[in-house]
Amino acid sequence: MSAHPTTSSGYWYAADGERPPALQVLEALRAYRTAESAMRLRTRESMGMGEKDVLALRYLLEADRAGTPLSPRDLASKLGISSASTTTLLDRLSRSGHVARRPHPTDRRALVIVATEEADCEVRSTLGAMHERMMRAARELSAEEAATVTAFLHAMAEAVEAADEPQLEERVEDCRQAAPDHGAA
Amino acid sequence: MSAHPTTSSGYWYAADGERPPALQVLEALRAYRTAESAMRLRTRESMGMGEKDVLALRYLLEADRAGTPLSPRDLASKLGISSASTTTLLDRLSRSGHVARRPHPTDRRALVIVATEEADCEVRSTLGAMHERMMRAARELSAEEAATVTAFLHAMAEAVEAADEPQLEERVEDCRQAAPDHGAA
DNA sequence: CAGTATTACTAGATTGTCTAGTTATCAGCT
DNA sequence: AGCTGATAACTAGACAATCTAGTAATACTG
Repeated sequence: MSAHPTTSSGYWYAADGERPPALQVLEALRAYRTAESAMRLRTRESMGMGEKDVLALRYLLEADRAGTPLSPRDLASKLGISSASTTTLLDRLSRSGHVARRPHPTDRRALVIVATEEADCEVRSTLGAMHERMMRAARELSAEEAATVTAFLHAMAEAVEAADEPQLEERVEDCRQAAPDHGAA
Repeated sequence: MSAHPTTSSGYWYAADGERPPALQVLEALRAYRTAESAMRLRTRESMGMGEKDVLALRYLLEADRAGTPLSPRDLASKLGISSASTTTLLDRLSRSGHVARRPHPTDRRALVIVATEEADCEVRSTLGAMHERMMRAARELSAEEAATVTAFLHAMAEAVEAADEPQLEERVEDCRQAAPDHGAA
């Protein structure tokens, strides 16, 4: 950062005490992220489940609606957990009555997981009002504003996705040389 | 949803095959969220830590920079974990050389947690390039566009934060009455 | 029809979290 | 000053969710 005094930090945008708009945007993005993860925690607690369980339920309901039901295998890969964990996750959700295991119509090894009506109600009633509020806010944007916001969010997703970085060790080494004093070690 | 045919879903915005802008915006928001959580996972794995550990490090570095160091207590409340978990978290981070426990200047019961130079380097080198990309994208917005995006993100955060809902049981009950057939049970 | 791949599950170990209780220190009251 | 209750960090023991490795049943392929 300190090597780029003309670009990102180190000066004031002073007259009216405001920070540069780009910073405000990123700050707002972070605020949203924080609010969102707090909401996730509330949801998690309100339904008495772990985070993966809630996420799994979301995927299942989505797939149900789209008419393309999921197998345990699909779920495992979407959630990024192992097949073993998926089994126990399904045990949990099944015991709590949120999902049911159905035989796959053609493959007798496989299963199809469906969310129960109760789970659908629970999720809808927990998240529905929030979705409504978000939709209302989104609809208040003009077409041009919506395009701006959409483009920005896509740019952010792209910025976050790029992953062609050197190995950790090298990067840390570079940094150590660049900043030889910090007073912490 | 199906009870509001004029507002949210159920018609086409047809001529050029596009969905309504509000939907596109929310979809972009979800895409960003997905990309971000994938990034978090990569970070987590690249540094060989749990999610809470990475988050704790972020808070610590932020606090360090702001000149307001954190106590284990502060950290526990920011992370939403217990004091006991905080102790073991600090044991982990301390053993791996990312943080150090320092005596509090005035309160001899308390500690001050500082991130080591190495942790600073590691986080900076892992997330620095990404921040740069995000900043670059944000700076490409005009002042008005930035204002639009900022306002939208604040509205979203607000939409997600509102939490004055009835108890879970009642909501589920309402829903069950409203949608008596779904074929899952 | 035989051999390999795939699906879901089981067993045992590891990890991160929690609650409850301990010790040292601080701040207020008499 | 000398108690007394509150607070900070830590310790012990238990629990929940995950992982790896391996098993049984079923599907595909030559």
